[in-house]
Amino acid sequence: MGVLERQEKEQAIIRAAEEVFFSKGFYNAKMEEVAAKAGLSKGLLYFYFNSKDDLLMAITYKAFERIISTYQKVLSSIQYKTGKEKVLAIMQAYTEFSQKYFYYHEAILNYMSIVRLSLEQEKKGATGILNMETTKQSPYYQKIKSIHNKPVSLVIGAIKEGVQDGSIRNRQKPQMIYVTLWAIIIGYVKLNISMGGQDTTIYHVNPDKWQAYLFQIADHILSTP
Amino acid sequence: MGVLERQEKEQAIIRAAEEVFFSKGFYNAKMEEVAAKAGLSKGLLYFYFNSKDDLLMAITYKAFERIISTYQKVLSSIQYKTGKEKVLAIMQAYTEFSQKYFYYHEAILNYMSIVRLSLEQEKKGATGILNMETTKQSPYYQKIKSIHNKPVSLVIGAIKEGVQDGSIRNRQKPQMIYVTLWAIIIGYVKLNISMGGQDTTIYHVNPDKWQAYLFQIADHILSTP
Amino acid sequence: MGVLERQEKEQAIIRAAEEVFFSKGFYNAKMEEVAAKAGLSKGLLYFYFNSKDDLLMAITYKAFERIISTYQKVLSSIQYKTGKEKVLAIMQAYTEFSQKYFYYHEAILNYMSIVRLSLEQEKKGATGILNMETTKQSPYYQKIKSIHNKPVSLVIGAIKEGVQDGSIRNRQKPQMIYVTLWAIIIGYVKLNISMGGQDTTIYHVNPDKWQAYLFQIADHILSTP
Amino acid sequence: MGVLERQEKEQAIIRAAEEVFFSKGFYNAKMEEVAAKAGLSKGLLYFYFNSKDDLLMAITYKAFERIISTYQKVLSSIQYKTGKEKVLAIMQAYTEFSQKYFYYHEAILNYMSIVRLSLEQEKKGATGILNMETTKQSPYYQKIKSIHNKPVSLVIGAIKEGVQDGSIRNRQKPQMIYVTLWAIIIGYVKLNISMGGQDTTIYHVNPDKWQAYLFQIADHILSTP
DNA sequence: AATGAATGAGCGTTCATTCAT
DNA sequence: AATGAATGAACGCTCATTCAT
Repeated sequence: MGVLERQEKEQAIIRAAEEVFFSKGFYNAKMEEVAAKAGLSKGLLYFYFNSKDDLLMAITYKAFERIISTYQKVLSSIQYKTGKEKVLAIMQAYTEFSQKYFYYHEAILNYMSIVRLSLEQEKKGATGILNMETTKQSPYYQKIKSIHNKPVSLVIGAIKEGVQDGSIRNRQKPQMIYVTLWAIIIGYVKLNISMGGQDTTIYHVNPDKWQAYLFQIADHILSTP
Repeated sequence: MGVLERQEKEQAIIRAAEEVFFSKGFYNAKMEEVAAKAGLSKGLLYFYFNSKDDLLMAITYKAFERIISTYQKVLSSIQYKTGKEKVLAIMQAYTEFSQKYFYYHEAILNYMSIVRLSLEQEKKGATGILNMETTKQSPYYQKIKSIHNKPVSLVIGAIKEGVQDGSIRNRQKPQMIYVTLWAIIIGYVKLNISMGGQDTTIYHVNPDKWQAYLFQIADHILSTP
Repeated sequence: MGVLERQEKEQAIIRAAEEVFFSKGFYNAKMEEVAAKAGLSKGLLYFYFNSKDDLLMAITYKAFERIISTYQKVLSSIQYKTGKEKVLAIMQAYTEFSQKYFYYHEAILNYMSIVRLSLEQEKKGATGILNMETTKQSPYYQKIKSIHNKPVSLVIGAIKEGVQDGSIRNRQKPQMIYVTLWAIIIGYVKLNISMGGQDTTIYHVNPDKWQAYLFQIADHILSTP
Repeated sequence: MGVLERQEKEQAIIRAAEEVFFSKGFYNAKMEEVAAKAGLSKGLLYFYFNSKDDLLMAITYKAFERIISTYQKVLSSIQYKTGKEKVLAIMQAYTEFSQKYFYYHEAILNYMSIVRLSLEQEKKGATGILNMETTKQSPYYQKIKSIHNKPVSLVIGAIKEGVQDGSIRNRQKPQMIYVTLWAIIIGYVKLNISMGGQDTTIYHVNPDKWQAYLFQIADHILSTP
């Protein structure tokens, strides 16, 4: 069996796991079901992945890869535009991404909780859905570590560019600008999903209009000194 | 046993459950430990609550009660101020609340996911931490339904007041303003927690300054036409 | 449920485990079967015992208790006889004991392997049938530690007595005498069992005559300077 | 592939299995690890051996071969000495052998348990580490049967010789003498191992002195009418 | 009301064995 | 002969829930 075929099977398992984990929740998800959905035996799952946690980390790794590649595509397609436009384009891209692949978004947020938990050794407030011990042993967890700063640094790079080229006149620190914009997106995605996504309009707010409005605010934040 | 004693015991269980559920995560939490922490037997838990899910719903109900009462206190304490000030005060109150009682915040968000899931029968994107079947049978779940719109309507009321009294000059629909401000708060709380709360400053952003900055933005959103 | 009833149930489980563990071998034994044989649910086994290993240690503890009490009974029944007679009586008692309860004998030998393994940290030559980690956590393992020297010291005490009263004229160190006699018994029990116990006479050796002959040798060892 | 190469590979597997089985115990040993240690694929193990049990039987067969050849070498090297000297020399050889290759000793004892179990159909007292069904189907198990009496008959032959030539004056049946001496050796090896082998001196008994003492007893047993 | 012993379905994981190549 | 991916039965253990008292 070639490396390619092997990677394909790995991806098949990951795809099955994505469906199962995020439709039933990680804890309610059963490896048996993942295997069935992937058309493989349960045992084979453990040939490709160390544990259930490892599988979730594999999904998360894929999420990071996707995000990074999306950002890079966006940035290279508007290589000669202003920093502000780049930041807004990335925001736009992430918003679309997280709506299309909501579970990748959740996986990433979950990963952030884990990292934080492992940084502070305290257990207080630990609401993560993973068993830390097993997770830390996951090879995919280790792999993520090497790339998990990339998305942030791409955005912060764009912000700095915007400050340089004058398109961003906000005088807060780039990091401050970053977390502010990110808070808006995260909040939007969470509330939007809680409200039922694009299809329903709870509170009588049209998601598209709302999103447009939020980007208007983001633009204002970036443009105003 | 009097009603009072009974309510006290109920509250003792809920308090114990809060601690356990949110320090270990709902799935890792054990009823045994809740009972021990409450100083009661495991069996008695099931006299007061139908199930583990019911217990979480009881916590969520309490969370809603607290939020509502907090809002009402805030509103009555600044009864004669402008609508904008009321909205900002409520935002401020919620921010403090969610930082102090992070698990109430999480419980409410979790509840929102459940509601959405039960509205749409589709399972896609379901990431809730609860087994839907058991949850729907929870009496507390039913109780929450009767009050879950209250917080929203209090804020929207304040927004409308602000529009009336001229303190809020934003011409978007009150609902739009509401979800926008709420997205910012939710995103802030989530990111802030992911960054390690008040104690650490990942990305070199000071949480207090960041919060102040966000409220500045919120003020601007409300004030600008 | 009283303490007595609880202890009875514990003993019922231990008895069931004895049967299953030693008829199929520890590894082939299934907790399910132990539960069935005890007439209880599988879960209850884990209410009374921490793990499968703990259960084996409980059996071993019982084995030690039995041995010690057997020795004490023997010794008190021949309180005024010579040391040599005491030693021989104990040997006789152990031989009967290990033939009647062969699994107790095996359990004790197994325990000795474990102790040795935990003394030396080296893994070389480790043929024990237990997972060291789990075993060390077993409360019964800890309990055994407090009594595991008792049988040896009772015998060595009797040997010293015999040396004092002149019935034992062997001038080797008491410990040397002890291990020598014990080697004979252990070898006898092992070979006897391997030959099929009392019922068959492989090699055309009658077990009773053989045993008598071995005791004659033991007597000689003790009596001869 | 020639027969030679094939036998070499078989031996490589057996050697690997010896290491793994006896360092981790048969049940904790994994075929995967055996394969890795032998430098072969897991699948190939099953080309050479029917099952894990078969592999253990192969080791046991090798153990018997070694014993027999050791005995024969010893006997031919002292062809013209007395029967007693031959018996003692064999005992000496076995003692050395079992200390050097403890696992061969264990394998042989294990085999004896199996034989006994298969003779009696009763399961009582069965403490073997093997699944009887699979073992009986092992070709190596069948092979052992054809030679398993050889070591015994060699020793008994020497005993008879000693009786003839007058060096052995013990008037017990040769078989009785055989099992007696063997019990001493088996007990010695077992206790010695339980005490931690040659390196430590539990009970303050020096293994070498003890062994010398035991051979003195053996000599006495053989020499005394 | 209260206890805590008892239940049993459920799950992640392991690993000897098989089989397509 | 040889590989190693694939299988699937098996098992120890957990824990929400129930129930006899």
